[in-house]
Amino acid sequence: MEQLPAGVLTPRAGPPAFPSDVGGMSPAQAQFNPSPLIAAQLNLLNSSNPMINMLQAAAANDILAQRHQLKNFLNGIRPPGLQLPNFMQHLQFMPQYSLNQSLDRSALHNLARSTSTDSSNMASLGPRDMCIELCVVCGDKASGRHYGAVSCEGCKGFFKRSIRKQIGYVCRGSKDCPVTKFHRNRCQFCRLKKCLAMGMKSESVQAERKPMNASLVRSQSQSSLTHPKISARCSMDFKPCAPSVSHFLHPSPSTIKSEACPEGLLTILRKDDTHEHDKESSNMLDSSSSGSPLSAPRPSSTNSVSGTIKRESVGDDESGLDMSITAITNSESPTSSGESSSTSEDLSAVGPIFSSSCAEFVLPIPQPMPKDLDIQFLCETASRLLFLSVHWIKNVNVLSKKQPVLESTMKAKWCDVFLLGLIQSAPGINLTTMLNAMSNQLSSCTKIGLDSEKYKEIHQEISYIVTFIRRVHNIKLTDMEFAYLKIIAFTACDLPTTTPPRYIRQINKQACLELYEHILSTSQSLLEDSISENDGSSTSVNGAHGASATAAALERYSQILQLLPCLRWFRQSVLVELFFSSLIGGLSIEAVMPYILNMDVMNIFDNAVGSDSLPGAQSLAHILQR
Amino acid sequence: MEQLPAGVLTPRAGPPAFPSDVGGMSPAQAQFNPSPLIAAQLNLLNSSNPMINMLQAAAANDILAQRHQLKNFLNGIRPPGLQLPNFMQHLQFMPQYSLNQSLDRSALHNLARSTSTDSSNMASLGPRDMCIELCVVCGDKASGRHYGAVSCEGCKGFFKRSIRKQIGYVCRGSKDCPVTKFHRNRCQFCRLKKCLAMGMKSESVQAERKPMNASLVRSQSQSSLTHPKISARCSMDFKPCAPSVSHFLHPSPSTIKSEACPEGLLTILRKDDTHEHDKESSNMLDSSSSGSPLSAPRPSSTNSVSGTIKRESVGDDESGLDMSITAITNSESPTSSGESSSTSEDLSAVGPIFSSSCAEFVLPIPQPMPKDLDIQFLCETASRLLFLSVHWIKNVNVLSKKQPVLESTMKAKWCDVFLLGLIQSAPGINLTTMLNAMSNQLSSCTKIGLDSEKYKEIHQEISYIVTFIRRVHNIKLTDMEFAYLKIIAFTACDLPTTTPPRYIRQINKQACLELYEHILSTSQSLLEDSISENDGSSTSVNGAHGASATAAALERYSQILQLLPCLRWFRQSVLVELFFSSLIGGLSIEAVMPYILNMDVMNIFDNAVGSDSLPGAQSLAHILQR
DNA sequence: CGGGGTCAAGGGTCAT
DNA sequence: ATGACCCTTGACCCC
Ligand SMILES: [Zn+2]
Ligand SMILES: [Zn+2]
Ligand SMILES: [Zn+2]
Ligand SMILES: [Zn+2]
Repeated sequence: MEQLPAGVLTPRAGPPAFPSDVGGMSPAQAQFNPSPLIAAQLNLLNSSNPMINMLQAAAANDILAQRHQLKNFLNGIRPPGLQLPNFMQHLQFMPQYSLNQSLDRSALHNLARSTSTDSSNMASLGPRDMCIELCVVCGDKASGRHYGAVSCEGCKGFFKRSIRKQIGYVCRGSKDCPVTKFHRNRCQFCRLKKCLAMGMKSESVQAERKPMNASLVRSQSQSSLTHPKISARCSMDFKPCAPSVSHFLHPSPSTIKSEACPEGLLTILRKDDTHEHDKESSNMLDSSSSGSPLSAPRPSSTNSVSGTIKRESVGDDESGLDMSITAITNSESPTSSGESSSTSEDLSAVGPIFSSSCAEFVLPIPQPMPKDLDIQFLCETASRLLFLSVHWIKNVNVLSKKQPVLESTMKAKWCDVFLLGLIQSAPGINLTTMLNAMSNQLSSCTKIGLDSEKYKEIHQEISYIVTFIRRVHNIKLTDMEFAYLKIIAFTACDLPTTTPPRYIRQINKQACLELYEHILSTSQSLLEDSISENDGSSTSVNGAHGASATAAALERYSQILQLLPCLRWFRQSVLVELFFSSLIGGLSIEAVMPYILNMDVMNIFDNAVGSDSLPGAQSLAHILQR
Repeated sequence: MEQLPAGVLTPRAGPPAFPSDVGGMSPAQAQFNPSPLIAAQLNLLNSSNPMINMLQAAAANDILAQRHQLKNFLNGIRPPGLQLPNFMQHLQFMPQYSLNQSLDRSALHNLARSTSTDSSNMASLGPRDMCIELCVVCGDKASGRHYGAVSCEGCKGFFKRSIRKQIGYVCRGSKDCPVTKFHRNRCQFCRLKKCLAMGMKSESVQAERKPMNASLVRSQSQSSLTHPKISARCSMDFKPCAPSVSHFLHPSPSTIKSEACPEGLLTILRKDDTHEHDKESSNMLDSSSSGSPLSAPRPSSTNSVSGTIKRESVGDDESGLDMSITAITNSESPTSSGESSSTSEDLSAVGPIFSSSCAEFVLPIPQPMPKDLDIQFLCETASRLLFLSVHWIKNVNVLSKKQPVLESTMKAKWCDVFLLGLIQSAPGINLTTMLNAMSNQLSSCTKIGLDSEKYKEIHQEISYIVTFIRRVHNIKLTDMEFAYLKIIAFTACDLPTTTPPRYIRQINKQACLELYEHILSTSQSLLEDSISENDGSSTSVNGAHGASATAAALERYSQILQLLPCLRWFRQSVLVELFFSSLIGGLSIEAVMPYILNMDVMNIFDNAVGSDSLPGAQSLAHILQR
């Protein structure tokens, strides 16, 4: 769809309904008949708004004003003061039912207000008067006509998004929520209803200009699904899958022991999640079942559908590591090459580097989560994150059996994996807020005597982290993508000081390939939905489906891969200073890495749950005492 | 709005001839007939207007067609339950222009379809229909011939703006987006491509008339000149300049030449390249750097055609831009090889970012090349490299016209482009040897009293460079890959301090895609060879041929992209200390970047060739003196 | 007819 | 998701 031809609503064409409208509204005015010539010209030339005024002026026998305005019209100049009163805006376009049913108090209010104002000032309005146009939907300052109604930027954007996304909103009230500048965001349903009532036309909303190769489409829909869903998935799946979780975290006899506990560990999370999940699902049900007049032609959005499917599929293959690999191998698109070496058993030779179940990365957040800045909490969380990250890597099947390589690589690369885990977990712990607060506090500490240089370094590091969080967040990585990115970062050859061995580089290549294929397979399924969607034209680009899918996948892949350089912003020493100084004291992470690798992380976490103890620091302290 | 159909609904809908109902607001005025003059002035009578056709159908008693149309209106526009308000009765007198203008495109489309489908209508509608010319670009209603092609107002305006602004568009698809009335706004690149393909002539686009606009002013100020003459010349010369539209659509050598000075640059390169270029296509990188660059300068040959012009332009004023453009347009001299083919082929074959000839990057190495460590030589070479790199980027067509963006990005990213150029040129200047020697010397200097900290930094930086050189050369990048890598690095969002604008990010995506495609197309031809490749390990890709080619390409692509993090090893400040302290003294590269961007690099190089002077340092010193 | 320009109302962006 | 902000389109108007 493209821009409508100059229509009734465009300034250049008079509103056809105008005469009758006016007549209907005010008998007194209806009596007045402009001279045919003027009327014709007006209809043709002017904008609808001034015309009303002009006629009003004419009604008042203000010949002078008529001339003046006509001249302005012919010159194409519109005096600022000559604006259509708000009520006229919708009156002339609104069908009857709108008048009867949809005019709420505020609209009436506007009507009353603007009527009095305009009629009284009309004659003398010549100079630029206040009378800024107001949004007929919410009463905010209007920025012009949009989609057929004088409206503000907010309502314009809201209407556009609503129509584009074809999403059905739901009202929690009685569908009569006030829509004002201050309340407009409280109920989307009622806002959209009012938009339509006030004459906004969905036909005027065009299709997207930048089709975006579906990658954006994908990432958007995906992420909106993924974020809430991840947590939901965790909580839902946890019970049946408890073994597998502990398994992937630490495949050892102690698994059984922790089987009961991880649940406890994650109970914390589950509470929030179940909560969220319930809300979410009810929301979705409502929207899809509502069938309100507002719900667009396609009430059940593709989102909800694919979302459900996704959840199910993920939930199913949680029965265990091996099982899930098999499942994945079966369900996923054939992964190429993967000639991963020797040990047939744990490498699941055919399979990808890891299954989607392994992609999960859930940090047991220390409880209670503080409202304010709490450095203790931050360090504890970071420590847990480090342990979790190390073990997550350790349990990637292609790496788990290569102890020596694993250890040396880990010593060099723990930082990258930790950082990515930190970014991934950032939303759950309000990391940005916390870091900003910390930065502020540091800033005050520096006056007390903290080494200024060190302060600056840390401050910078914090701001880098925040920036990195924002950048990654913009891309909206899924858990799978995070997982692959971690592997790729871990195996990348991007440090000046160490060159990874061939085996690691091999895994890097493999991970790259798999990431790309994962993206491709994910995007393809979503592509079909998003195509044909908008854009009713049948001439659609049918030839390039595959090509565009490939291009979209490659684009996203490239985008993700280009996050890697950001990891090089950070310096290990400063990160240690920031997060781990209390954990390891004067030692280096490299030095304690072997111990961390040997830790039974899940067990430690388990034991700490519900207590005030700090498993991270404590356990390490314990280790170091040995 | 919704009430409009009423006019059509009733059989009374006016006859096609200009109706009396213009005055028909009141029966009393129905007698008024607007003068034909007015009607004409108001452009009422537009035979191409579909609404007229509809009315004509009505006049022809084509009840069927009317019904179809009505149905479409009702379905599309009016809410289901809506009744016609009482006042609708007035609408039947609505002037036809209102009616037709209220039609939206889809209605028109339906209209056209339904009428044409009706076989019985062919007779009545055919003749008039055929009179309507359609836009050869998008198929919309044409408004006449514009810039050499029958086209609509939209394509006319679009083409004009595109030529005027000389903005490089980027296609997110496969450069084959459909350009129709409904899709035309989805891809500017393909729309402009089609405009050109359908014969629109950029020469026909005149210069801006009204205000001496910012863009022109900008390009002038760029030239650091105040001659009043310029403006006249600019506008005059704009025409000849325009032809190089291909410019932003795709990389033609003329594009490069159209820039102020660089064509000289390429002239030099080209001379050598003519033979090497062929080789390059067969994948040889080293050859170019081995012997020829030394003899590269070729001052004599340079002077031949464009050299003279260029010099003139520089000495005189910056309008040399125009001169050189003219010259280029006329002269097909040395470029020949790349240029000729570019005309049509490259458009589809090669990516739009640049052609292979543009990828070339040959540093004029200061002569004589010292055998031993010569810091003077190193700094001079680095300076030249910096200038060359900046200008190389500047002349990438999609960037060349985005001056403000270019400058700000360059300030942030010069380092990356410089480093990649350094790596690329390393073999030609024995960089590794030289750097090692330098490191050693520094090591001894430190005993004499050089700041130990600074020494360590520089020493580290040097070792990083050496490492980076080794890593890159292990991958054996071709010139083309280097070129793409530079663009990608330049446009990457990988600095914590600056976020590139969207246009730059867009180019980044495009460059990634093109790099991949380039690799893919190259590797496919070399598939047999590529399997044995580097690693020796049997990474054998044992899928179908296409799949394995894809996988191989993706692998190499990933490998190349993962070089980017290495750029983050380096700190600008240290690099400046190492290479440019003598060049800019206490200034920052950021500060002098505008000057570098405005420099006539090739001229400087030319003048310096064969002399002992140090063009880099000298010219900059000169600039700084101003 | 075919250059030019204008600007309302589309579009998109990106910090929040 | 929102909305302040800026860019682009194209119908209409000059000459
Ligand atoms: Zn509003
Ligand atoms: Zn509500
Ligand atoms: Zn067109
Ligand atoms: Zn395109």
